[in-house]
Amino acid sequence: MTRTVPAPLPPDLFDPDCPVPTVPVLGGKKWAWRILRCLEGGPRRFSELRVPLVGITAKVLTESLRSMEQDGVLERTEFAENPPRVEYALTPLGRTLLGPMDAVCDWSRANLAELLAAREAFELAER
Amino acid sequence: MTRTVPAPLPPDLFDPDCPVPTVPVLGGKKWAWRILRCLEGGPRRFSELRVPLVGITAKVLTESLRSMEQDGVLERTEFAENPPRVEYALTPLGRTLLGPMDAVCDWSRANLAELLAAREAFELAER
DNA sequence: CCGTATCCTACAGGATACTG
DNA sequence: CAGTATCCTGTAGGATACGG
Repeated sequence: MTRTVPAPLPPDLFDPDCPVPTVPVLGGKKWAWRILRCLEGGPRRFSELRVPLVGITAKVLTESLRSMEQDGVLERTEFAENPPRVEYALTPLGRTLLGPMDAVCDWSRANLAELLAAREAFELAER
Repeated sequence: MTRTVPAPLPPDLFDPDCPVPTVPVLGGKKWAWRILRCLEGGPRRFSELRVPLVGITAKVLTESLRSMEQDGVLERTEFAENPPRVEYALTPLGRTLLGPMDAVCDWSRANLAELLAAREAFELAER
């Protein structure tokens, strides 16, 4: 009788048609998660978002917000005032993302030290 | 008395020195999460990984594996055989990543339809 | 205040060929 | 089998200037 080997990995383990890997909100965008976090406590204005998002340019913030709006995780509201006012708020869909996002953030906080230590050890081992 | 407004976002909401955003395993790498998933069931060989990771080149797979090894989430073991054999396996640290990863994947599965619908609605609204 | 319009750069990722 | 070595390209992201 042959020895039991682990099942080989199926070639179709990942659906090539699945658009999830390309969903920007899932990591493709540098700022998306932070923006989500900024909106956690309620709607925020464009200029308000620029404060904690240190270094972001208007162009990139606009692009990020548009992309997330397109994905339905946030909503853009323009008020017909002068000077103009625009508010961004999480949609219910966007709000459901906070849970998984927290899971990842918690992991980072809990394991950052170990990860950095691993990096150092790796560099030492290279010489 | 003034009306209560939401607290302004603090400028230091995100630590500029925090290396988490640059941690490749957290989304910066296109293939990292899939590789993690491939190793979930036990150690795998280089060529074995190439099967489900359709379209990945040897160079990119090597780079991804090295980067993840450096971060301490997987371990590379070289056997002194001929032909050569190399196995990649999750470390305990890497295994702790599976939980948060599942949370995100579950979210994707549960909300993909809604997200795609939002994209379509957005495109329609643009015209 | 809230963007848009250009231009530019860095780097992840890929194509192809070759090697211990 | 498990990679390196080159070369190349696409695009996210940034700098700067201007517009409604």
